[in-house]
Parts: sequence; structure tokens; C-alpha cells
Amino acid sequence: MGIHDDGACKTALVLRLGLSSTVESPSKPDNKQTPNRNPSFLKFEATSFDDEPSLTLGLSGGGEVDVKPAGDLYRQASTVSAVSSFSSGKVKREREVSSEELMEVENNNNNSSRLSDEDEEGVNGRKKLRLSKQQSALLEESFKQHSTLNPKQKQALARQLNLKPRQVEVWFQNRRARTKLKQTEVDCELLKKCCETLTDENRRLQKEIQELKALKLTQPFYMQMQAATLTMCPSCEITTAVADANANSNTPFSMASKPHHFHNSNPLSSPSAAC
DNA sequence: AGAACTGTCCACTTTACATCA
DNA sequence: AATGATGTAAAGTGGACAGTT
Repeated sequence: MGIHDDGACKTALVLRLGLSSTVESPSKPDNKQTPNRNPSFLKFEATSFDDEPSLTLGLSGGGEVDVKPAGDLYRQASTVSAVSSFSSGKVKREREVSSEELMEVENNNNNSSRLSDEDEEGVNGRKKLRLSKQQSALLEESFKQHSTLNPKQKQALARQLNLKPRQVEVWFQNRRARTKLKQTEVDCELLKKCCETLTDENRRLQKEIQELKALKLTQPFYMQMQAATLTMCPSCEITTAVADANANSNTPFSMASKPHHFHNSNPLSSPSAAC
């Protein structure tokens, strides 16, 4: 892994430009999920690889390779004991990296390419890998099938892509994060629209209240009384007269009084409760 | 049973690089 | 052509959790 520059003549720059488009579709990782994780956001994203922007540094001999390992960690191959004083997480990573590094050294030997001494020293610290078009395409394809990988799948994919398993794992993690972010943005837009709709509806209802109040002021007393005493249950649609001292059986506008019954045992949970 | 270890995930952050004004 | 701002994606970090020893 790394910049394989045993000679400038052995490298070639391959430039690609383009845009990407995404399509969301539901998915669920086959792995276990802890309760606080939110798999509902996990969606597939179909990408048009032809349109995906990227810059690739490749060997003129054929197989494109990643540019350089990420940071000093990768250059500390086979030095597990050197980090034993770190936190357990760090030690864990170091172990993983070290074993992967060994694998990568093999890969690099197979490619007959390696870092120059200067690059290997890491003048600027870590360099950043840019995945090739083929690598991205394969990873995307794999992500479409399952947004999480089990160890075997990860190993196989890493071998296939000539990457470290850790890199495959990181790619999937970042990919899930991007998908989730995108979904969050979509949800946000949806909520905004919903909010606008409700605001409009609220405005309309407020206006209606104002109109009804104005109407009430202009009506004669008996009309007001009718409006005030007649109510309709929204669930059973039965119009009934509210018990009112002014409303008696002789009033021509009062409705036949009818004992109202609630539709369920809990009057508060029923619209009829307001009747 | 429970402590230690390991592997994986996620959220957040850092960093290298590309692009654009 | 140089440069600073900005966006993107690879990678680092740390905590949580589940499974295994």
C-alpha cells in the first residue's frame, strides 16, 4: 500500500470528473443492532458511477492502487507491543492494523511497488487514499446487497479490492453515515413542508374563528342562542342541544333533547366527550 | 455469576485533497 | 498562476454494546 514510486515513469494519473446521484431504498443490516442505534435510517443508495467525481492515481501497468496508507499507524507494521500502554480500543486497532499491514505488505510485494524512502518517512504525516472507480463501484455494489459486512465478507471484499479490511470497514461506516445524513435531510424537508401545511391550516382556522365571532355579534339574540346551544358530536354526528337555562321545550329552535351516551368508557379519549 | 477481552457499531472529529471563485 | 474558502471523503477517536473466554 502507499505511493508506489520506484520511478515516476511507472505511474500515471487518471482523472475522472462527474456528478453522483442517489436513490434511497429501505434496507436493514443483517447484523445485530443495539437499541440506541437507529437502523431505520439505513437506506441503500444507488450511485451512477460514471458520474461520480474522483481523482485516481494509478500505475501505468494496469491495476490502480491506493495512493498511500493513512498515517503512521500503517507504517508501524509488526510493532504490536509498542503500543501496549494505550487504551484498549487503541490497542485493538493497532493489533488489527498490524495484521492487516502484513497482508498489505504481501499485496505490495505482489504489485512490485512500494513507498519511496521519503514518502515512507511521512514528510507530511498521513496521505489520503482515493479509491479507484472500480473499487468504489464494487463497494457500492456490495453496499446495495448489505449495508453491513460480516468478517468473512469484509475479508473477501478487501482481498478483491486489494485493500485492508479496516479500509473496507471504514468505507462502510462512512457510507452508512452518509446515507443516514441524506435521509435526515430528506426527513427534515418533509417536516418543514408539514409544518408549513399546519401553519396554513392554523391560519385558516383562526380566520374562520374570527369570522364566526363577527357573525355572532351581528346575529339577533335568538340566533345567537341557537348557535351557542346547538352542538354536533363529531363522531356520531348527532346534533344535540346543550342544557341551557334559556333552552326549554317551548323554544322553537331547540332540538329534541336526547340523552347522550359516550362511545367508550373514557370520555376524555372520545370526541363525544365534548358534547 | 461476573470480569476481562474482543469485535463491531455509531457519533463526532480531524485531515488530505479537489474544486471553485 | 496563486490563493483562500469550501465541500467531500478517508481515517482517527472514544464510548456503547454483545458475544466469548
